[in-house]
Amino acid sequence: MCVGINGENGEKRKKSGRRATIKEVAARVGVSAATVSNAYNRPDQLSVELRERVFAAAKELGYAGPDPVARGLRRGRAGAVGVVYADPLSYAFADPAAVMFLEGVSQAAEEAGLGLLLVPAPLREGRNPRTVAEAAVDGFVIYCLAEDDPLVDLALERRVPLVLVEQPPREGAPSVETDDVEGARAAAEHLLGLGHERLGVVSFELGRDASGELADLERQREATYRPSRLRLDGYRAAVKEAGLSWEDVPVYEATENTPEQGRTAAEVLLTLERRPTAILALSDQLALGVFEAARKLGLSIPEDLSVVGFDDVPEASRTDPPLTTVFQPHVEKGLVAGRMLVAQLGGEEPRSLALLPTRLVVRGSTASPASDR
Amino acid sequence: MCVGINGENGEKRKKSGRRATIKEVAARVGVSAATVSNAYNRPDQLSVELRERVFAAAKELGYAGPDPVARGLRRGRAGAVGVVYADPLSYAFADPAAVMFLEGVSQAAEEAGLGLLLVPAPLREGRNPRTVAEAAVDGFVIYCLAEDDPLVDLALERRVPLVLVEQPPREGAPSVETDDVEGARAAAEHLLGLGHERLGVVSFELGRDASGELADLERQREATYRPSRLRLDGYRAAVKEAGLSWEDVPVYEATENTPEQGRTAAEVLLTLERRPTAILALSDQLALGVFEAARKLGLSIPEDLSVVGFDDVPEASRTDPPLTTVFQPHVEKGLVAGRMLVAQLGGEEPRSLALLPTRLVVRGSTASPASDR
DNA sequence: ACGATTTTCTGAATCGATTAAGTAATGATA
DNA sequence: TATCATTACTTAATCGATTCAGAAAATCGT
Repeated sequence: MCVGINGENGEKRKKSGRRATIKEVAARVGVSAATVSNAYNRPDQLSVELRERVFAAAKELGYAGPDPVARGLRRGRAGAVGVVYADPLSYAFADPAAVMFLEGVSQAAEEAGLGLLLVPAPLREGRNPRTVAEAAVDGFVIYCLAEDDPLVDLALERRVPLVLVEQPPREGAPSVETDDVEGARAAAEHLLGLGHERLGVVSFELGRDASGELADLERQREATYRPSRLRLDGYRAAVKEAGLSWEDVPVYEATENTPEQGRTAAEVLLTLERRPTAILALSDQLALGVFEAARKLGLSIPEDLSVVGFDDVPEASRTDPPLTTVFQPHVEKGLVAGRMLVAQLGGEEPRSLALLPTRLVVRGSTASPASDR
Repeated sequence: MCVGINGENGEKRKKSGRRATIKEVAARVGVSAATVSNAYNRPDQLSVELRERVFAAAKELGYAGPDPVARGLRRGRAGAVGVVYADPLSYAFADPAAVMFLEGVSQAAEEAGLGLLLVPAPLREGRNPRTVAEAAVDGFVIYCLAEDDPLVDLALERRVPLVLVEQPPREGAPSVETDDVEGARAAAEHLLGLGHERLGVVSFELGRDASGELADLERQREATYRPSRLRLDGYRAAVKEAGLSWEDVPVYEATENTPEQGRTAAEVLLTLERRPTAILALSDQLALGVFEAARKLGLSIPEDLSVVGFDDVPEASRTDPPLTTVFQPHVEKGLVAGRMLVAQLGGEEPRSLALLPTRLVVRGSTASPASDR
């Protein structure tokens, strides 16, 4: 099964024997270490002939170029940006929206020749709380943490450039936000415009201690996850403008942003005595769960129940019927966040806020309520 | 909009003024640098009282603990593992299967107190080919590269521990593989057992130069993406055992592993004169596209067309009808790969291969062909 | 052919920490 | 009281590179 490599220069190239250093290469060629360094970093500083001898010697010794860590120390840069996200990864990136965001950051990092380090936030007890302090990075993109998460302060304490995503800006740490309020308002207005008067909301976590039950007004107001609060704000504004009472709109707070939780939430909402004719979900992931619940309860979408999501992930256009949802530019958000960080690394004064637009995408999951037709 | 932090110790704590070093802290307290280092790394080496004075001074100076890069150099470890994947991220991680894999690696890294660095493989021209050489990591997990990708050799040249995923083992670089052959065989046998005699296959890339057309036997044999080759091998074995001719089974090679490409592929297969009654997709992502194509062509699943996927991603159980597919333990695969790498970092002799099982999951997207009923 | 450039390479300081080995003080033991 | 451990810290070497200020050699202009 094992396909061996036949040992071109298998001399002393052991399994993973100590790696050669710049000094050894220098000695082999008979030049100074500075020259070897120049061979890699400033080719114009030496003759082509010598440069080639250096590379030849490097190859012989199995030297694969300057050690990134040592170079990082000397240059004063780690060569990577960190993305801090709510651990575990499966929660954080189970949502395609998050993956798209990461794609944007990754692209920005690559543009700048930087690596991308994943830094899980130690949400639970017993996990290493020092990940942020010990990550070898030049700056952080902080993604989707609660506003009161101590990690933000920890990151700030490292005196390293920061970009906050979906959080209010802080001194020296600019933010990238989405126009959640408008997006949510448009979603709710759409439903209200279709004639729905009994709405229900499926929210993901409002705070770090989400419990999986209906959230009262108090709880809604105190939401520390900014997207939750802003989206609820948008819904509420539309409901009030339509002359309806927001107090009558049940808001179920799920414990995670997954279809499973969306389903649980929808099952609760749809068995309320005053059953909603339309459900607003704070994310497409949750909306997918609403579809499942509806199917299970024998409600057809959009005839018996209208559903609006949020995010416009690829799957939203593949559901049956396709999901009406609120688009936001996820990749661009990551790109902007990444570039704002890179700009700071370059010494630029950070602007304080980038606000990205949202847009309602009407598909097949919404229609006028049955009684209207 | 900007919420300022009111300057507790705003003294000389400038925007992101040069960070303090261990020396400055030492000077402030009036001890040696070694003592400060010990305060952080070996608390038993100094009195609690002094340790607290050190931390107090650190706080005053805004010293957030030892610089990870310097520490990494001194300790001879970068403190991170790299995951090399086929760039761009959106391709690599658009598939939930890949995200789950990453989740596993991340978990293994965290167990070992290591960070996780994303290292995009420079597939296209004009991208930095040195990412692998310049990444500050202690080892690599190489995910889903073609067997002939030069990057594997580049990584090997760095003389750091490696784990290959879905690739044949090499000397000193163990592999983690899935039992693709058996999984694929089971999938094909399932269809054949249902009475299907006209099969079609939707494959993702066979080699790095995928073109988006039917792949002849030659092309199939030469496949350098191992999962593609093994899965085709499994299908073929089952077809031959059933006494059918593999040459008659059209294999469409998509250019990427996305639903869009799956749809394109299926449109081609389903308009062939000898139209397949069942389609085997090499991934669930592709299978999703087959669903779309079928819907567009007015074929209903499973009555007019049976579909089997591969991977068993969460969405597979949410499609209508739910997708019959081949399960494989993605998270575990990542976990195993990560742990194998960590074991090597700890000086253990790597075992050469871990083979993970697959399992057919029969859902609603497969049935006997219409003529049989 | 001579000073002025340019090219090519070297010496040595430095980045910010860790750690083995050593010293001084204190306490315990015989 | 002399001896042996401990405790609490310091000294100094080291990790592997980069970079600036020269030095030596080669090239140039006139």
